[in-house]
Amino acid sequence: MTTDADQNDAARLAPEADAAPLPAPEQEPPLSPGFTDDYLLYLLAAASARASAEFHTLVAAHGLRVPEWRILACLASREGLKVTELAHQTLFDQPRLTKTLNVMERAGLVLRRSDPSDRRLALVSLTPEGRARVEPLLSLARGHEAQVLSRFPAADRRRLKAFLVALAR
Amino acid sequence: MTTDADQNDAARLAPEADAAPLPAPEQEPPLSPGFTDDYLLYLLAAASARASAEFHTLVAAHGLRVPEWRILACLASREGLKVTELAHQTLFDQPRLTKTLNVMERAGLVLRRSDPSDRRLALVSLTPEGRARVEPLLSLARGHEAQVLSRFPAADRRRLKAFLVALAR
DNA sequence: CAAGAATGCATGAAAATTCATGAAAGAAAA
DNA sequence: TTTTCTTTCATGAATTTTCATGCATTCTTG
Repeated sequence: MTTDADQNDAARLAPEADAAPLPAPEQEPPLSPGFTDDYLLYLLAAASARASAEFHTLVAAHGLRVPEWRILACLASREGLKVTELAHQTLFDQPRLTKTLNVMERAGLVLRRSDPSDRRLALVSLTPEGRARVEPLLSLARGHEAQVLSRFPAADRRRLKAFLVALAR
Repeated sequence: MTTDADQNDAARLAPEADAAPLPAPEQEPPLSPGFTDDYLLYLLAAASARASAEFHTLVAAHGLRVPEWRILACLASREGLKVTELAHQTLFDQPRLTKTLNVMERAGLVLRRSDPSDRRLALVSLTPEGRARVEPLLSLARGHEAQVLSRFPAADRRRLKAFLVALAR
């Protein structure tokens, strides 16, 4: 269903140091504590990858690839971005963005126009077609987000997002 | 310095709906609220990418590529993982992991041995060389993590990690 | 104004990644 | 036990991504 990362699940959540004299009836899961299990950067990557995987299936179902979705979603609120700005926003490096934009421009989703006041700049915007394609996904994204956040009490939702903003500097 | 994603920074943190009758003295940053600025999956991706970028320079400085670091870090605590398990842990899909393991095996960092009780399984472990290469990075990783987390009060650190674990399911 | 430096984006070749599929081993069914 | 199904990992071809660099434009400075 999802992209990947949802295969085995076996045992997880090994208890801390429980009772010492336990005869350990099962020898199957040797699960050690694991460096990564408590390492912030890993937890971030895992949370991002796993939480996004669900939504990415919706993106694919709408005929878009994930990088395209990201670009369209950024442009939906901020039109006329410079390529460099958009690259920063989308977390892509510039050559990658340029090449993805080429494809999307050919597909009629985005539009590049050169800034008359500085002809080095290429300002990127959505075409009507691009907007039409991204709009339904924006709704789905909000719905999916609400669903994911529904696991947390409202106060925690704000706190969580604040953490993430702080981590992104 | 870092991999990417540290270019312009201009303004960020647009205030919510502040005062309506603001004459908006500056017209420079047209920064709209921005869908992505409050979208959980984007905040996760951005936090992960930006926070990791710093550390990734250390990885590169130690002659490892990021995927290799991730694999070694997972194996550091959990030896003898099946390829599929390791793929799940590292958030890579299986073919990608297999190919990266090929390179790392040739480089003498990891070792694949086939499980005698089920010869389909390839159990992956660190070689002494692999362990020697990853160990200093594990220390650096802990240090870097501590530095990142130092921005937050101790109670929040636990809460943040708990959030992330919950998000990763 | 004419270098020279800097900035913004594009591009090409090499490398990595993806997707579908292959092959080997084990499990289940007949 | 022989088929058939399933699981696990590897692989190949096509696509993407990366890294360094090129080209055009603007900015700086003498």
